[in-house]
Amino acid sequence: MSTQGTELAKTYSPAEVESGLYDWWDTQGYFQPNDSDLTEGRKPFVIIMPPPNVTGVLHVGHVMFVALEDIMIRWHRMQGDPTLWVPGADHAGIAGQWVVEKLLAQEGLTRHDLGREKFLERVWAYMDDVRPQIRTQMKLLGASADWSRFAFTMDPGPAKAVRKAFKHLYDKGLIYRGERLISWCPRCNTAISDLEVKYQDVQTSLWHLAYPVDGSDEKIIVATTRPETMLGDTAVAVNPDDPRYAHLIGKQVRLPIVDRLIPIIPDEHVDKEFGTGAVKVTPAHDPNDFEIGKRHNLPFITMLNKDATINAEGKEFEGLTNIDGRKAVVQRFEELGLLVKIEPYSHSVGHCDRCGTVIQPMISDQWFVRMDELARPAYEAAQNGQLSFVPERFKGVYDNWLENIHDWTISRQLWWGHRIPIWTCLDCGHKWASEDEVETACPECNNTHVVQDPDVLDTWFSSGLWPLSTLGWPDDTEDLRRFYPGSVMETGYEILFIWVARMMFFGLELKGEAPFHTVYLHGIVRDIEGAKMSKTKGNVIDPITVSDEYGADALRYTLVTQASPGNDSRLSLQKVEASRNFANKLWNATRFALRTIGEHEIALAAEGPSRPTEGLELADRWILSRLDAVTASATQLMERYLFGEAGRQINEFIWNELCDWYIEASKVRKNEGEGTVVAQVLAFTLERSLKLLHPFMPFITERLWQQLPHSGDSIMIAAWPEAGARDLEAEEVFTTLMDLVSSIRNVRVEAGVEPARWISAAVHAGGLTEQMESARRELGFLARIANDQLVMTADAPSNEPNTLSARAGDVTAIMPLAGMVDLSAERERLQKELAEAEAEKGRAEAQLGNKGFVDRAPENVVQVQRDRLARATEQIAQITERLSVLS
RNA sequence: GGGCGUAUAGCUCAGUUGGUUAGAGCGCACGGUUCACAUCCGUGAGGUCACAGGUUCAAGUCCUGUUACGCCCA
Repeated sequence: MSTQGTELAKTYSPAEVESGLYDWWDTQGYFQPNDSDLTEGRKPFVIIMPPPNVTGVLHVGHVMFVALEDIMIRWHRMQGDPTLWVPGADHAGIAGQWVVEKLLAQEGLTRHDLGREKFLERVWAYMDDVRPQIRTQMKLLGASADWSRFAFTMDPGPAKAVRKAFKHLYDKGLIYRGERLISWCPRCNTAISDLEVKYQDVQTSLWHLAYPVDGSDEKIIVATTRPETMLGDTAVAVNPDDPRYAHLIGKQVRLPIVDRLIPIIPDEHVDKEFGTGAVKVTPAHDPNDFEIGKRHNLPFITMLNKDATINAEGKEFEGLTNIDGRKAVVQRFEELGLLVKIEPYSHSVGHCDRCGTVIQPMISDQWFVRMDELARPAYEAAQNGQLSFVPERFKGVYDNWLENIHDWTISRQLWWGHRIPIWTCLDCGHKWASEDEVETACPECNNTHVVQDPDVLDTWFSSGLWPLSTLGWPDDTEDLRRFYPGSVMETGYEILFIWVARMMFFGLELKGEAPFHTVYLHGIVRDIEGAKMSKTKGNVIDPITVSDEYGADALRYTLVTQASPGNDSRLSLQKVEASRNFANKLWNATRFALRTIGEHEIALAAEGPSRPTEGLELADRWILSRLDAVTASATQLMERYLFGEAGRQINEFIWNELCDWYIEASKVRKNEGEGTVVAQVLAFTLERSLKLLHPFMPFITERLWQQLPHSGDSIMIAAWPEAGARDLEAEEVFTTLMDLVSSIRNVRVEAGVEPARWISAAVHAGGLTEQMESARRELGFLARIANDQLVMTADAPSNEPNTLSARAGDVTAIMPLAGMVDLSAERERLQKELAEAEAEKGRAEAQLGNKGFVDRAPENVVQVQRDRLARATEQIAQITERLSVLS
């Protein structure tokens, strides 16, 4: 890496700035935890990266997590903590299998044509092919993760962790197999967990069907959104308190089409208000009906095949899809004169999170994890402060979910994934869980006729083990000893339950310790209209295209500063452009600094340019104090995970203080050949500023830092700045100077003075005269007052008629603008100022006249009001006097 | 049905122990060829902090309720 010397290009080009740095950092070993820091006994800072789906393309959600996690990681690294960020990839069971199945389909093949073994070879080949993309993408974004520890959920280590955890839970009775009503995706052809079902409101109908009561002419009318399921009805339920149906309880109806006699039963969970107050009960295809069926010992009749077609229970409708079956059933009811009415209806229907297909509740034999025992310690950890949330409100969401938790369906009828490590002996029937990948003999009877469960585990089972398995668990590795538990889990709030909670379960159960102490949750990045980005909507902002044009620095900075923790945000190219402009500003400020430094010798200390202490003028003292202020503030904000606010403050400091005022003011001395102090102040301030900004914009800050005088090899491993003591006096005086300059500029614009024209002015600075005098050249330069026509005096303003006035605090500038002065405009402005000052005085008087305020407010707050009152009173006097002269 | 969130300038959003006159970016208006930057500079306009009560010396900020929109869970 070149250090210093070469002139920066005139225009900032993100692509040029960002290329090449990442690999250099990586080969320097900066992404790995520093061993000497570790041996010092410092507490490591560890983040386990949410593993991107191995099949996926980079989207802005990834940029969001990379930006936030990289900020934390880089910041801690700069603070000298041993820092580890473990990257990885997730095998994405359903999606992974589906991608390869689609590829096979292009060859006219299905996975069954290949057979399990060959199919898995194809999947592995595909995964090996796409997996390296993750590093390529993370590299583009500047993610300073330790690639030497990259982990894939299907690697031998994590796979072993899965078997170990499974066996542990199985032997403890926390994993069981059972027939339950589960969520079935007919497209993916597998069971999924409740959390993988997404509910969407669907416009549909409510069909009212009449069921004839057996042995009577009466009919009982039921309302349903899924008429086809009547083929599996085994009861009609009514509320026991419903007088309309009391006489029918205990009777039977003859189910049309299938001609089955089913009872009319009372169940207090039936809502009298819904539909007709009578509901059909299909225990094998509806969660509520399933419960009713259990309570009343009803038969469970499955009337759908796994692909959602109607099975033999559907008699004449066998083989129809459930949609066609619905039409056919409705038509038959109409023919039978039993269709009472159809009303429009909207309700929420479960869809597969992966493929969007409507979920069918089905009774099926699956593996489950018993949750009660695992959830309790996870809940406890949030109560006793072992685990905290950013933002805090998510603790409530987490608690609420754990309080109402259901068992977790973990088996999937797929081939791609971790095969369930349950073995069965075909001879003696013994069934056991194994940590070994392959079992050859039954531990009970030694027979070799043993078979493994054909199903695989939910991908989230292995993801839940991620904080453990990435560090080598179940082996007692050095990484596990040094880096477990980790520090922060940063991820999107939408996977709080499906992932974060499960990591808590496993960490506490298997290691006895929560895997992290803080959960930081970010929101969803939406388009500027607030819609979720999706390929079908065509509103996707592609991070690669955006980075190419505006830079990854700008994209990262935009995402972090435009969003607050836990809230969704809206992204637009306009916002990224604004961040790019900020980078450009920084680029040019550095160009200016380099030019100013020129041949000046910059004093260097171990941590960079030394802090200048000799020969400081007002502007120098001011910018150094402001740097101290922003350093302290940014550090505090970052400690509290308020990265967005920290980033904004750093930006504001660099742009609105360093560039707009200090650099402008410094031109006076630079142009007069007195640049030594200025050069040191600029070198020091800018170098520190780059460090503050580095976690947010890693590329440009590294590139510019290398050009500036610095100590050390990379800004990545430079020390995070420490704030010195503020110089409040300098801040106050320079603030007055800036206000005065703004006020003069305003007056000039209003009076129509040509911007380039040098004017004369008398500055009546009262008690600040000496200090203002020390900055007279800067004041003159910034306000465009000719130096030889700038009079600085402690006297009260002389109120000559043909002049304009500008005011800041106790300082007044009087500008004789012969021939240009529009007195009526000046009077008007003074009247406005007077009104403002009087309002100000009124407010202060009102406060101080309030006995409650004076007695009860803290003394310093009261003093502020007294000062306001005094200042306003003085201003009123001055303005009034001036007005009297002008009139 | 239960829970959570959001509501601040034309737009997108900051504003976290309650304390001067509520801020930014973009957009808008006017002006600018000052050798770091037009990816820029200067100046300005623009707000009933959703609504109604309450607590407090003091409320955008705390409490209660209402409305609108969004999300999660059932």
